[in-house]
Amino acid sequence: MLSESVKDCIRALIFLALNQDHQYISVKEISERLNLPFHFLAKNIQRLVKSGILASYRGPKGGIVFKKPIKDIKIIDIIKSLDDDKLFNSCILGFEECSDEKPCAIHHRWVIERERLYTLFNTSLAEIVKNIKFGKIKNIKL
Amino acid sequence: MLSESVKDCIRALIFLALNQDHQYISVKEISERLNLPFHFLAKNIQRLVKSGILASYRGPKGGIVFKKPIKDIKIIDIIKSLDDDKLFNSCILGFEECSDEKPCAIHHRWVIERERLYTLFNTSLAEIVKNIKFGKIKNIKL
DNA sequence: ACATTTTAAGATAAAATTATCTTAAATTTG
DNA sequence: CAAATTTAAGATAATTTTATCTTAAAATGT
Repeated sequence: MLSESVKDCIRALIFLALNQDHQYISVKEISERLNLPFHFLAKNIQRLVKSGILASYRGPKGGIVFKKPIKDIKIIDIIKSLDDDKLFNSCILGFEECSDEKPCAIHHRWVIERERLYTLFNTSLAEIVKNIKFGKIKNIKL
Repeated sequence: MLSESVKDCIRALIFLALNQDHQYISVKEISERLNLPFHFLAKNIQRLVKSGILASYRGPKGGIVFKKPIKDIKIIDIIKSLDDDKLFNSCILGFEECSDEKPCAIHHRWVIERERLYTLFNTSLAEIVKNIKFGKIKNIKL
């Protein structure tokens, strides 16, 4: 459902959101702390810089930082930047046009689910951080 | 979410379920009626034969037929035969082990959705056919 | 200026998915 | 038996996704 690129970056940005006290955090550090392949992550992070979610600075002490407050950055934004959000507004059987008026055999049930999925991924990083920091759950995997 | 193979085959088997009056239906006919690529469909149908969902017979008047009553054939069976059902029982962020005890950052919300998706795809062909034939909706795309 | 660190960019490659084609085998019909 | 039809099987190819590597550019600190 989510590509490797998206999964890596969601993990990376949650980590970044949890460590915003430092000024910049290098991709190298993130890749090491989260055990993600450096070159692959770096390439995907670049795309998030281009799409306006992150800013980056080179050189020693350089790294990446959020370009907007994390309450305005949602998981779906990462998905849109790296994959696309077709899944959340198109037919599960692949019909180009599939609607309430001219549905496929499972359209009506699928519409409910795809909207729920969109809602799930419409969560902001701020909400996730809040759940982790102030939620009852411990032992969060990052 | 679903591969092209699975999408084609779901459509093919719904069509087959709606046309069970004929003895056998050829893959050729299905591919033409549903506008699906013949060679690709034929290959995927073969895999459903091997997995025990369909039986096939060669020669003129040959074709395919269900090997069990359609109330016992579920969409998830097609998915399992051609792709796999990992999506419905694994972590959305790709962690090998992710559980209630040691969850990822969105585990608790994802578990609800993946179970709903499983339920959706746990629908039998018989139920789908019933909805199409006796449901209020017309204009079903096949 | 120089060495070091870090992102940027693009080339390259490996793997998985999707798609097509060809030949063989089985069955039916005449 | 011969011709036509249809699935079976496997080779091949195209495309997309995933992953790695190399070189360049920018910034820092000495």
